[in-house]
Amino acid sequence: MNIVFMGTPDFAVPCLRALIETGENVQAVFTQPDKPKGRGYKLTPPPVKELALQYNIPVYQPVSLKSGDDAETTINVLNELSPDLIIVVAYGKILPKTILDLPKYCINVHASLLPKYRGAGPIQWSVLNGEKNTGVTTMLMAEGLDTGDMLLSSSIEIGENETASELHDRLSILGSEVLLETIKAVKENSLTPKQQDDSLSCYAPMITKDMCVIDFNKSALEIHNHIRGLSTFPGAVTMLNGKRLKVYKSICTDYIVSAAPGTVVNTEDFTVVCGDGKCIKFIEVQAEGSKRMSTADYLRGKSIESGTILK
RNA sequence: CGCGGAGUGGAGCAGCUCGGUAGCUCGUCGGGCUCAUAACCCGAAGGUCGUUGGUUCAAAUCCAGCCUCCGCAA
Repeated sequence: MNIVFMGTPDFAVPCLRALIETGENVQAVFTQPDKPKGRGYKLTPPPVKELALQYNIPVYQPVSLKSGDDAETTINVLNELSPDLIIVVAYGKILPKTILDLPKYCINVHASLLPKYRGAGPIQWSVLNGEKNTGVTTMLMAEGLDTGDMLLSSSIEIGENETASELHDRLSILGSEVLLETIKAVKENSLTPKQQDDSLSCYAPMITKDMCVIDFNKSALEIHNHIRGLSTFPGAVTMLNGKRLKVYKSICTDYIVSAAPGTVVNTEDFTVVCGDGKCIKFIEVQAEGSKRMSTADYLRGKSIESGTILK
C-alpha cells in the first residue's frame, strides 16, 4: 500500500521501521522541523527523520500545516502522492480536515487505552496515576484531539516499579504490532470502528518541568509513582542541602517513622519519610553536574548527615 | 559563540585557592577470626591524576587549546 508516515520522536520509530520492513511503500515521511536542542543549541533532527534518511525516504518538515507556504506545499505533495493511508504516530501537529479527508484512511497510533489518556503525555500520566494497565489504541483520526473512532487495541500490565521510560519502550514496540494488525485489517476490509465514550475520557497533558518537584507531604505511594512517572525524562527533583537532586528510581517500603516529611531517616541507603509516615527508598539518583548512578555509588562519595530534610 | 558543573587505581569521591613523595569510602585478591556471614582483623595488587602544549628546578595542582560527560535554559 502507498503510505505517508507522520511522526517525530523515538516512540514513532518502531512503527515506521515496521512499515518499512514489512514492505509497505512508504512514499514520504513528515516530521517536525529540526530544532535547536541541548547545550550550544545544536540543531538536532528528530529520530524519525534519521530513520527515514537511512532508507532514502523523502522527508518533509513543514512548520505549519494550517497556513503559509508550507501548508500549501504539503497539500500539493500529498495530492500528488495520493496515499492510501496516512499513518500518524506522535507527530506533534494537528492535521487540518483537508489532510484528514485526503487518503482513504488517516490512522493514528496512540499510547493509551482510549478513551482514557487522550493527549500528549499518556504514558507518563498512566504511571503517575498508578494505573495497573495501559496499552495502545489505533483510531481513525478526527478533528478533535485523539477523539476518533477506535480500531484495534492491545493492553499490557504496568509493573509496580516500572518507569515511564521502560513503559514507553514496551509500548512503542506494541504500537508497531497493533499498527501492522490494523493495516492488515484495512487490506482485508474488516475494520470495525468504534466510537469513543466521551464520558470515560480524560486528558494527559504534556509534562512540564515545574511539575517535577517532589512534594514529600504526599504519600509514599504517590511519591513513588511521581518518581517513576517522570523517569527518565525530565526526572523527579528535590533539593538536598540547597542543591538539585534528581531521583530516577525508588522503592516503597513498609517502614513507618514519625518524622517531618522529607527527613532522611536512613543515611545508609537513602530512605526518606513521606507525608503518610511511610518511607520511600531512593534507588537511583543524580546530583547536579554528575552522572546518574545508584544510591549505593552516590553514598560512597557523598555522605548525608542524619536528620537532613529534603524539600 | 545561551549560562554553569565535572573528567584522579574497577565504582563513587577528596586533594587544586597557598605548586614539591596520590588520599577516603567501597570493590577485587591473599590470609586470619567465626558454627556462620554482606560482619570484624591483617596484608596485597591496581593510577602516564581526560588529552595536547606552555610556565617552572618541580604541575593532579598555575595558563592556553582540544575531547568527553552532566545540570540549567530553550
